[in-house]
Amino acid sequence: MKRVSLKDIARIAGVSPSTVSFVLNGKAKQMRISETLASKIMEVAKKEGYHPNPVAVSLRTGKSQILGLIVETISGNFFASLSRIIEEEAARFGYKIVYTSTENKLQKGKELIGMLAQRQVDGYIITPTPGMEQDINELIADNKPVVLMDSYFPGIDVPHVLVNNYEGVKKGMAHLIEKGYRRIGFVTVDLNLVQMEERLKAYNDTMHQEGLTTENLVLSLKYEEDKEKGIQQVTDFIKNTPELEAVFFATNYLGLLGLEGIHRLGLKLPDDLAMICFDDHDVFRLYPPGITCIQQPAEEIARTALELLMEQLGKGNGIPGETKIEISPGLVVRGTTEFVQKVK
Amino acid sequence: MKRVSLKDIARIAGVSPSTVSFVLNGKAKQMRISETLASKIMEVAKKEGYHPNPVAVSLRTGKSQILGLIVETISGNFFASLSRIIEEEAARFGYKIVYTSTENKLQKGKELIGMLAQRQVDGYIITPTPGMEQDINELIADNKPVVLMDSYFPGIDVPHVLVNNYEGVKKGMAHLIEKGYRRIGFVTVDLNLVQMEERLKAYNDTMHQEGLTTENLVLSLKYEEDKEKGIQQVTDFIKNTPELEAVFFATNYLGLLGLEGIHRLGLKLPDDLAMICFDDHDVFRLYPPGITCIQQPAEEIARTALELLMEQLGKGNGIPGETKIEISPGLVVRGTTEFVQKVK
DNA sequence: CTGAAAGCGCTTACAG
DNA sequence: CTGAAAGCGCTTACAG
Repeated sequence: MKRVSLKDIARIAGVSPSTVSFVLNGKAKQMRISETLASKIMEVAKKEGYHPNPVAVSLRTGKSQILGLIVETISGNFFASLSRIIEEEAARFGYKIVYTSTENKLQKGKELIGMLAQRQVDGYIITPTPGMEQDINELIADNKPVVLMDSYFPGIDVPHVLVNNYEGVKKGMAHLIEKGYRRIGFVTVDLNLVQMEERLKAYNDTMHQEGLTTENLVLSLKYEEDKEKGIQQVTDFIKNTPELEAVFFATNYLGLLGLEGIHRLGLKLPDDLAMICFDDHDVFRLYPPGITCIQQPAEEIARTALELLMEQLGKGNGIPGETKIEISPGLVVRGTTEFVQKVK
Repeated sequence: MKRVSLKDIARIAGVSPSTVSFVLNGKAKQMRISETLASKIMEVAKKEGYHPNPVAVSLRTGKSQILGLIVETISGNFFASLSRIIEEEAARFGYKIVYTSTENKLQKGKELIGMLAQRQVDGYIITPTPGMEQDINELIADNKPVVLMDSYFPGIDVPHVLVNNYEGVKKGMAHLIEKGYRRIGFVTVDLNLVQMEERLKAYNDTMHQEGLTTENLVLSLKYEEDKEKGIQQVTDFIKNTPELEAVFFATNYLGLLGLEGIHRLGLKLPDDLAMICFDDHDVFRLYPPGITCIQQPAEEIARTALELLMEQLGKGNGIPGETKIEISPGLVVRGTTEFVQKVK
């Protein structure tokens, strides 16, 4: 059961290790090795079931053929989709993925980057959280290939791909307005990230354009707060906001908290309250009708992020110079029932 | 930005690389290196920010300090919980985890094991699917540490940990019976695995003990079938089974299909139909009342699996000889409403 | 108590 | 066209 090494193949084929290495790495003609010899070596390698030891290759070349992926949480469906696509696409370029997640801990990002650096990953795809600016700057200073996903830092010039957040919330708001909703609340999180700002701005802009007030209609939760506390705050918000007709949740996680709160209050969707949520989570498909989602095109985001990274790794085939890519979100109305016009 | 190597530390500290290596690996006194020298070396290493290159260590020692985890699907919540715990626990022993999933493809397991072998993982935690017997046998023949989780192969003598499936279904059935349900359907999947057999057996046993018929009450779906088709079959089953009062779904995934079907039929839980499901999925917490779950203690399973593996890696501290561990499941009734006694 | 040396399995200039 | 040799960064017998 001993692994066969390159040396073994060389011995069996009766040539030197270098020759085997050249052949197996497709440098046969470049090194002007005869076709006969080359194919003989290939054959021996195949017959012996030879696979190069990636650890040795990595040590020697300094390349690991591994990409580091840092997401917020592995368990979320949006990130699971992203991961799956990225893994698939990366495989086509001969790269593996190492997953890590910050698990909503603001401070954990730093360690993770360090950990991946130690593991000698060849590039990074990162969903940034506040506080990571420093580390990302270091990676760039170090000439490491980096792509940001889902968000970015305005001050840092690094390729990034994300959904068009402003457009997404605009779409959702337009939908609510069209259905006749006026008293629309907005639940967000106190995360200092561009995408959250964009979403809130789109909400405010819409409300103001429609001549509606936003006073006392915006709830901002703490990011690292525990779940139960979040549910409580959302519940109170819904209960204590007079005449509330609809709530826009700025992230999927907030939507989950909101839904739980709505259940606890015994409210019926969408008759008592309409609900709309950014970040489609696959489970929304299972919820009762009356929920609308702004769907992030996970596949496209993932694919694009990987392309941007491959570009930096010299394996790309286009998108030169581009550094910011925004993708249009979709709007999904769950179930057959559309929002019900409120009649008070 | 160049990484410092062990050699650099040796040069700076004015000693040989071997000495540095011994000190940093805690073999200072074993090698009878003076405390003064040792602490001086430690200091230099810290000051220079030295971290050993894991790739080099791995090549030299043949150990990677990486464990391979093969689950069915990374996106599922049950597996996400497992992964998280395993990662945490493994870290305490100095191990990293590489995740892979079969994504419900029966045949993919083989490739994955091969892939992990190439990456030189030091041990395996595997959620087995049919067809993996061969590969698992090879690992054992190869003396690789292996632990199975969530299921096992009766013929193969390898440590495994799983929930007590029979007990779980028994509990759930007892609950239904107690609430007055009699016409209880069972939806399972045609997977040739012990845990599915145990679950079905518990259902059958209960029904027979209660003097109830199971005729036409069991639906078995194909494992690799697509989602939509599964939903259709469950929907038909519910529609075409006269007087059906409750349905027991043997896995979480089946439960999701069932719930979707129930929505489509416009049925109300639990008034029209009661639903109970094995494998707690966190999202059930968000469903309307009337659903009951047999909850797999993911934490305990994960922790135990890792302990069993550490045992094999010589880092354990107990559980000697034990090879099969069954953990009792919990029963969770969602919401305030219990099952409603049927009155026809 | 400490150092010189071999070797893990590869790749790649360099020399023929 | 092909081989001998160095070296990636470590660990560990072995010799002092």
